[in-house]
Amino acid sequence: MSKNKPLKIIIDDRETKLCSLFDNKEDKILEYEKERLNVADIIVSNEIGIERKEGFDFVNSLTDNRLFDQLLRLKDNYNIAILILEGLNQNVFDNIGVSINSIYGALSFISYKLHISVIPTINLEHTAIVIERIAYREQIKDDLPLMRRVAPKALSKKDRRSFIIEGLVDIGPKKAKALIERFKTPYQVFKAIKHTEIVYTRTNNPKGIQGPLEDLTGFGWKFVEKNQKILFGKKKKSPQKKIIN
Amino acid sequence: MSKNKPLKIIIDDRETKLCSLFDNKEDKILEYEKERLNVADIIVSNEIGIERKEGFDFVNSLTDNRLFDQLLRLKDNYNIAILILEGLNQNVFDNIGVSINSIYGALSFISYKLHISVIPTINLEHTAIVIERIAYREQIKDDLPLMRRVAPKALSKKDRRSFIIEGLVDIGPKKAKALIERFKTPYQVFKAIKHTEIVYTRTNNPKGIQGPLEDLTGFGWKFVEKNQKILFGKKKKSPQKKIIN
DNA sequence: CTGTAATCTTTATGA
DNA sequence: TCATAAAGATTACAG
Repeated sequence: MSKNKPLKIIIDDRETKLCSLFDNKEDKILEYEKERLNVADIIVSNEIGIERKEGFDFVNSLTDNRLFDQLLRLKDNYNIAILILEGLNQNVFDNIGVSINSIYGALSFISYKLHISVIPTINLEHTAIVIERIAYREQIKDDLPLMRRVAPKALSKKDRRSFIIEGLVDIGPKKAKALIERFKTPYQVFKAIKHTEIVYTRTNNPKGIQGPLEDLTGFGWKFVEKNQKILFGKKKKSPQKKIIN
Repeated sequence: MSKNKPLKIIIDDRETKLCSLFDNKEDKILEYEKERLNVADIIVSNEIGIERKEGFDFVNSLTDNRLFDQLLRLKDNYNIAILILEGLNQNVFDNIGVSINSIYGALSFISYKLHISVIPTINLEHTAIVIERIAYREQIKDDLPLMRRVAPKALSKKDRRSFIIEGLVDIGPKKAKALIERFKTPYQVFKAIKHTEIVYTRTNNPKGIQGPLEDLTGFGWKFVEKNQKILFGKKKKSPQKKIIN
């Protein structure tokens, strides 16, 4: 069907099993180049980056945050990000410290929310076939050249702003979003925290807050105290400072 | 865990095995409605249509054009089309009249060209879990905008300050540390960035920086420009502002 | 990612 | 008004 022009791909040099499999293949319809890759395991074109994960490794990489780090970077660097999930069988689910819900939750999220193309295979040989089919489609059928590509930065400005704010203590995505929506920029957020004061009862017990943050819900005196200490190095409190009745 | 509001989905009435599985489940966190569906097997929302295919059926439907017909119609009718591929194991590849290449070629095509989200499972129970997870995310957890970074276990105050600073663009641990050492608190760092100005050549090209950051190494006009935009929402530059020769 | 524990804010209640 | 308790929401952490 095809020309005898060989398909060319780049494989990360740590993928030794995959490399030796290609070495031992009879048909030399695919040539690979070993290289230390930072963001993908296999590169098929400048548009397509492939991550290969064995089932067991997929599950384990959920625990540390390796999995999403890798996949998000893959997505940032290639228009088409593909995850080849190899050997997802019963063994993968046995004797592991991760719930089935977590595994399939992650898999669903990756596939239909992150828009990373998941392709399951049952073993390494089949993985090689998938890679070959993709290379064939891209390089012969669609005639795209193989080139390295430079990393475009990926986080949107709004996301990055929330990202900075999440460095604060006792803050997660929810509160971070609320703060940016209200104050627009991180600097304004910090200024708002700076200018918020803790109000005390007559007996010097913390009661609430007063200032820019007071009309937002979810931010109390504990939050203000902790973060003022981190952000500005503020001392505990000036005794008998603000008294309300 | 979550709300006790039950998740609601619609299942095609011909999916008898799936229905009875849900009937027999202990937890009633998911309610389904039987209905004769034309284009999908399971509907989770107006946006999401799911097609469920057992491995053997998947392979067989390659020969006639049933599979692609179904999937294309699924894609036409739902913004998000999901294919749950159930039980793709070795048995599927034995004694069938379709080459492995064809199977994986089709699977790759569906996944990364057709942009249909493929989610593999190993059996019907796991398929049910996937459906449940998707319904859960769509109907309850729908409002999570961005992924969050995880802060290391226990952070000293100084480390936490560096961690906040690392949210800036073009900055890593080393520069973050340098900034904190010099300016002590994140707020002082942000103020320093705010008060640093970019100096331009006669021809209005950025040349360097002037202000609190100028005597630190590793911080140039690119850094200042990018982060002023992120932190304060500053505009590009006022033309003909500062000229040096 | 999920599920559970810990923490914080806010509302309710009684002194 | 203040203090405490209960309820609701969010974050932290482990798996």
